Parts: sequence; C-alpha cells; structure tokens
Amino acid sequence: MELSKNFDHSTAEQKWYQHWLDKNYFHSEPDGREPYTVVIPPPNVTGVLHMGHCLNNTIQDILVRRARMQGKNACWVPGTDHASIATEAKVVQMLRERGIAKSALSREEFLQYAWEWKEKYGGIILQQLKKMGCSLDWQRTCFTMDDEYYKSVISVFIDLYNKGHIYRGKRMINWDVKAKTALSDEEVIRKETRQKLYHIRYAIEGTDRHIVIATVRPETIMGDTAICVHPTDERYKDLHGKFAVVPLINRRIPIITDDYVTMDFGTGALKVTPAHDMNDNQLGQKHNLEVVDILNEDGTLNEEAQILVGEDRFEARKKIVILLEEAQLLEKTEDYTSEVGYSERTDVVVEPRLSLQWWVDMKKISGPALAAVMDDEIKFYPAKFKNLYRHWMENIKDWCISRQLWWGHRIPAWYDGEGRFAVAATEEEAKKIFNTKYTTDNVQLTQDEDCLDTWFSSWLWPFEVFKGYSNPGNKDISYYYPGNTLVTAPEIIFFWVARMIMAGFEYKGQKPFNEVYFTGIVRDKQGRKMSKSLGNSPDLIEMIEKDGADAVRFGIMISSPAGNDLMWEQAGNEQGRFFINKMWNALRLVKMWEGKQLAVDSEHSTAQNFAVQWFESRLHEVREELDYQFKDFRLSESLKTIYSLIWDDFCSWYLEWVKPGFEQPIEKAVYDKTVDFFEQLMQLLHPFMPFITEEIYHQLNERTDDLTVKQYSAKITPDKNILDKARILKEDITAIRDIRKKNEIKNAENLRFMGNPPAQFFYGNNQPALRLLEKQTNTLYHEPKNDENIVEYSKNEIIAVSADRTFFIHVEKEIDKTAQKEQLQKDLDYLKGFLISVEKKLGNERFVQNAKPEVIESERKKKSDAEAKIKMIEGSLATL
RNA sequence: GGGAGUUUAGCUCAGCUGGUUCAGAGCAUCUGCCUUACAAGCAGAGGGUCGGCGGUUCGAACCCGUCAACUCCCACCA
Repeated sequence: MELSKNFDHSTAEQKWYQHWLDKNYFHSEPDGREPYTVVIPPPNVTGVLHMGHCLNNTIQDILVRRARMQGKNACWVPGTDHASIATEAKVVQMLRERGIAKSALSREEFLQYAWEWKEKYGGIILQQLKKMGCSLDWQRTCFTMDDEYYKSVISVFIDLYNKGHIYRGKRMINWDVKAKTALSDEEVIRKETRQKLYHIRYAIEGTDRHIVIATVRPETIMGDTAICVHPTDERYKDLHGKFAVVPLINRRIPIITDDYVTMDFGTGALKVTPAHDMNDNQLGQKHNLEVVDILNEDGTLNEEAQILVGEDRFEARKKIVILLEEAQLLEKTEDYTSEVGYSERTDVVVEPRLSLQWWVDMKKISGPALAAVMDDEIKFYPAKFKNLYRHWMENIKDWCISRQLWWGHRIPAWYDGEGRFAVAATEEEAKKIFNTKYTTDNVQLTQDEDCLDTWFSSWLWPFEVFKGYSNPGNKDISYYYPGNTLVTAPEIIFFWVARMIMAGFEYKGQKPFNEVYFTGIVRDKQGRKMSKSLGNSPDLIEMIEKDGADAVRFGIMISSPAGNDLMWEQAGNEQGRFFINKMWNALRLVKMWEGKQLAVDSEHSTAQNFAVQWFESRLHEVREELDYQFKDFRLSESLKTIYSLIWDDFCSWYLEWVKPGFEQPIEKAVYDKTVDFFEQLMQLLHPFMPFITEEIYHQLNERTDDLTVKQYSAKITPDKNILDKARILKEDITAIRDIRKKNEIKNAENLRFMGNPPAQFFYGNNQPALRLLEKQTNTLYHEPKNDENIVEYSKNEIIAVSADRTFFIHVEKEIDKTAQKEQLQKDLDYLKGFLISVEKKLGNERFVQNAKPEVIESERKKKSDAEAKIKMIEGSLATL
C-alpha cells in the first residue's frame, strides 16, 4: 500500500483514540500487577481547556502511558469539580439573560436550572481531553456532586463536627459583595491598588480643637466607634479619654490608646471601625467598643449609616468626600498605593465583614500532614515547595467553609427558631438530637441555607473517587490507594494539596499519594500568566485541529523545564510538526525496502552490522538515561533526548549507514533490525506523542497488538567499545566533510582516502567502518599510508587531523596549502596551551595530593592524548 | 516587612556529589547544497569575562559572603 506523503493527524487521532477506547485499554481493574494510580485534578465543570490544563494533563498522560508500557496496572481517574461559586455565577448569568432573577426562584427551582445547565455544558473539558489523547479511565469518571460523593462530604462534615473540629462562629470574614458570599482567605487575591488617603478632621467634644485621621475609606466613618492613638504619642497626650465627634453624623466616640497604632503613619491617629476592618475589629474587642455595621450584603449603605443610605460603597466614597469638603473637614488628600483584596472569582473588592459562618479548626488535623511532607513520606518535586508548605501549615488558620450559595453541598445543620441547632444528615436525625439534647418535642426545624466551600469536597478526591469513604471495604480503594503521583499547579498547594493530605490522614489513616509534581505556570512571551481575562491564551482545540495533538503536546513539553514556569511559544508546535514529518519520511524510506530484501546472512562481516550493533547500544544507553530523567520528572529533557535519538542517531546516522544504494536491496537481517529499532523508538516516544507513534507502529508491520499497551523489552548493556568506535568514526566523517567544504570540492567528486596504520579497526581493507565512512563522504579507500610515505605528500593531498589520527585525502585538483597551514597552526596553539595547563596542574604537588585518583588519571590521559596530537600536527605541518 | 526562586549564546533552557577536550542543546542568524525518505530537508559556521564584586580552594558556572535586577509566596500598617 502506498504511503501518503504526509501524516494526516486528524484521521489518525480519531481512528486511534476510538480504537483504544474500543479495546478498553484505559480501563483498569485491580489485579496482580503493581498499580500506578493518578487522579486528575478535577477541572471545574464549567471549564474549557486552556494551556495550563494542556501542560498538566499532558504530563499526567506521559507518566500514565509510560507506567502502562512498563507493565504496571495504570489507572488515571477523570472527573470534574462542581465549582460552586464559578458555576453558580454562570447559571445566574444564564438566567439573567433569560430574564429570570435568582431571587425570584426557590432553592429547588434554581438547582433544577443548575443541574440542567451542568448536564448541557458541564464536562466539555473532558471531551477536550480526549482530543489531546489523554488515556483516562472513562468508566471511572467522577463528579464531586455525585450522589455517593455528596453523602460522603456531608458525613465528613458531621464527623468533624462531632469530633469538635468544626464550629460555628461570628468572625470577620472576607465578603464578596457581588456573589454575596463569604470567601476563605485563600480566595482573596491581594493586588497593589492606587488609592487616595484622605485626612479628615474630627472635632473634639467640648473644645474648638480637632483631631485629624487618615483613611482610604471615608465612606466607613459612619461606622467609627473610636479614635485610637499611640499611648506615648506626645501630640495627643492631652486628648486621652476625651471624646471626638464623627463628622456629618455627629456621633460621639471615645479617644482611646493602643500601641498597635504606628505613630509615623498618616497622622498617628486611627479611626476605628470594628464592623469593617479586620484589625479594627480586634481593637474593638480589646477595648469593648460598640460595633456599627453600616453596609448591606450587596455593598450598599444601610440605615445605620444615617446618610447616603442605599448608595453603593464606592459611590458613597465619592459623595462623602464632597460632603466633607463642603463642611471644610477634609484637610488634604494624598495619593497612596497599597494592597487591596479582590475576590478570586468575581474580581470585586472584598469587604471585611462580621458574620456567622462555619469553620474548620485546622490545627486539630494538620499535624500528620505536615510531618509526612517534611519527612519525605510524600515527596514534593521540586523540593522547594516543602518550605512553602511548612510555613503555611505551621501558621495555619481556621478554614471558613460556608458559602452563601445554593449550588453545592448543603450544610447539614438544622435550626429551631431560638438559635439552637443540631448537625445531622437528615431532619429526622436532627430532631432526635434536639429531643435528647434539649428535651424538646416535635420542634420545627429549618436547614442551613448555605453550602460548603468547593474545596471541602475536593479534598476527599484521592480516595472518594474510589468510594474510599462511602464504602471503605471495597477492593478498589485498597488496591489503588494511596495514589502514586499527583500532578498539579503550585497555585493550589494550599487550596487543595495540603487539604487532601490532611483528609487522607484523617479518613484513610495514610497519605493520599506518594509524590507531588508541581508543574510550572504557562506564560506568554512577555512573561504574563496565560489567562482567560487577559485573552492571551490561544484556543487549544483550534490548535489541535491545525497542528495535531502530538505537535501541541510536543510544543508544550519541549519548553517546559522541570519546576520552572514556561514561556510558551507557537514555535514549539511547529518544531513538533517538523519532527512528525521527519519520522514520517523515515517510515517512507524504510517502507521502500520492504519486500525487497536480500536474504543473505553475511551480517557478521558487513558494515551494516557495525551500524546495527552501534544503534542497539545507543538505544539502550538512552533508555538508561530516560529512567533517571523520569525519576526526577525531567520530562522536557527526556523528550529532547528521544528527539535527538530519533533525529540525529537514527535518521542522520543509522539510516544513512544501512541505506542500500539506489534501487539496491537491503539485507534481510539488517532490514528486520531496522524495523525493530524503529518500533522501539516509537515505543519510547509513545507517551509523549501517542498518535503518530501508534500509526507508524502499525505501518511498519502487520500487527495483532497495539503500541499503547506494548511493554518495553528487556534492557541490554550498551557496548562501550562500539559506542567509542562510532564516536571516532563520526568525528572522522565530520573532518572529511569539513575538508570538502573548506576546499570547495563538489559533493559528486570522490576523494581518495588514505589511512594510518594505528587505526586498524577502521582502515584495514574491506573493514566495515570504512564503508560507513565512504557512504557519507564519497571517499574511496585507497591504501594505508604510513609515516614513511608522508614525504611523498603531494600537491593533491590534504592533511586532516581528526580525533586520534591524521588523514590524507587525495583530490583531483591542486590544493592551496596556506589555509590549511593556518588551521593546523591554530589547532596546534590551542593544544599547546591546553597541554601547559594540564602540565601545570599535574606539576602542582597539592593537586596530586588532594585530587581523587580517577581525576589524576584522567588528567594524565589528557596530557598524553594532547602530546600525541601535537606530535601529529607538528608532523603534518613539517610536511607542508 | 518576612521568605523563596531566578540571573549561562539573540531567545528558551541543560550543566548531577567543584576537576578546561564543559562553557553545552534546541530554536533563531549566516554560508553552501533541490544528493534518488524528508528544502517541514542536508552539510557547516559565527556567537557567551556563566548578573557585578569579594572570598574559600591546588582548581569555581558550580561552595560562601555581598550587591544588583526580575519573579513568586506570605504578612493587619489605616
């Protein structure tokens, strides 16, 4: 069958992915083999594939496919996260577009829409992962709001509550005024923001004096309940214990002292607003201040503010500045830049707010999780993240887990009308608790309206995808847990990784995975993080359709240094495409030989056999190298290594060496070996580029099996001797090519080559390597030429100095010797300089005393090699 | 304010326990070649005081100190 000129990626991708699915290769069941378990970081159910996913999942697929080919029972579990805030926002927006307000719906109605939305649009990303070739076990697809998963989340909540690790408390939280929900600290992004610092006058009661405070939030002055100065601040000493008056609303507030205040910031006087600032709140508690909350949950001013009621906080800020100016109470305004918290999801400025929420007491469950990472029971790659992890774990704060949303796991708390509550999975159980605890009878209970933070479900992911909590005795969990490798972005080390480790120890009594590989962040050429909001992330699906999944995978992996961010460029795809084309053409070449082989078994004496032996050794040398690289997740290097093995060693050298002359047949043994090598190369590359490799594997031969599940052959020990010989031979070839180039000798012209006796292996008559040399240099072997013959050196001969010998090349035309002399002189100078430095070193007693024996030995060898070569060059120069 | 990381060729990065045939690779650039698998190719070439300074050492891209630039994380200075 005629091979097409180019590899058609779209046909191949569809064909092979479907074939793999049909054969059920990606599905895993527990068996006698060693498991290799990876759980996908569940993308948001609303998500679409972006560059981060591409990197992350390509890496996972590489690890999983390689493990599978190593004979392990590989299981890569797919799934999605319900992503409560993000999804609810999308659904609300969708409803708004249809003219429906969330507030007009009951909880049940809203959830119905949400589920409809999820069924329709959710999980697009999983389909996209298929396009990338990801070998996920689709039968195990999991969702954080699946029935059983949901129940597990609820009972984990109840369990933690019963253990006293969850409590309900009124505390300052981060409030998202757009989503109208609490946020955890981790969901607040701090950004440098340019603001104004307003200096405002507060009158001192009973005097005509005033005190000036500085604030960036003048709209909150109506919530002030004190002014605070440093106790030792001389400027305000006489004001201690006096009262000030809040401008515009004339509320009387005390002037208190606390060393929390920094004297040299602003005016050294601080307005205290316990309801709207974290620190002020602490100060308020300490000094027993009144709390005046002037904001509604949507960020507008409420009745407590007395003025500007109903105005948005930022509108109010503008207006109040005008009012203060009119009242001549605004002393001055300065430009000021400081960090302001923004909601990760809605990007609005977060409002510190006092509110009743549910919390996890993290200190109670963090201990084993901290130790496991510090002791390398769970290994982090790169290890630098250990520090970050430790710092966070040692200073861990309680986790606010309630969100004022409907889409998610509803908090299993039940309230009577009198502020009492019970935590239970159902209303019946809650009633029972009420009965025994409060000896009530038939109370009317209502369930908490809020739901749980998304991460409160995803922290169970590593075991709950195997029903490890809901059905702890099942055979999956004991076989697959703990997982092997978690591959994720460093951004979610606290959100997710740390919490999974805690949940693993709390609920399975052991770590959730053996190692965590943190990928880099994908950045654009300017170093900016790729994100939807910046619009600098290319459309992956479009790219896959254009360049092919293999090229895209190649592109992202080739530029992805282990543990560092990567600057992504389209050029990587191109390089991948070129690579595919290269392999495709190698295939075409090999296919040309098929069925035309010469069935002669003269392999032991042929040049081809040298090439075969060499490549075999080279292949196994690389396989050893790859093992090391994979151990440290140096996947980018691995890909480069394989790339070079295929392109340089296989295509540029091996195939050229075994290639028969025009229209000539190839020996059968060599042909078979060539096909075998090609197959092994495809196997090494397969985890990185699954489609092209599978296609070539099937093109090479009729198959009953598939590359995807083909196991690596046993390793052999590389033959150092033959690797050395090949290296020297290649250097010689390069030297001859160089001569051709420098002397402007046409490629078509044959050179007559005369060897030197010491190089018996290569240059005895009819030796295999000689033919290989001829093949790539058009050099005709003439005869050995020993030292005595040098005097006969003629005007048609060129001297070349290679690795360890001198060549003589005879050409048709006369050669100008000047350039050659210069070159030789240059080499000689370099070598002499080199020799001096080596001699100096060896002459240094302290070096000989201190250096390791093998280092000294290698220095001695360098010395003798250099001396020999100098002699060679000097000899050559003398004859010129 | 605290901590971490980065700094090697025009660009993106290798360089494992310090040993000058280690100053590397891939892109990019330049020069030859349409050679019968591949011009998406082949064969070559140029290009770097390894961020600066100081130290340890027989020997430093690699270890130590210091300075500089960039990046990230954490932290309540209004």
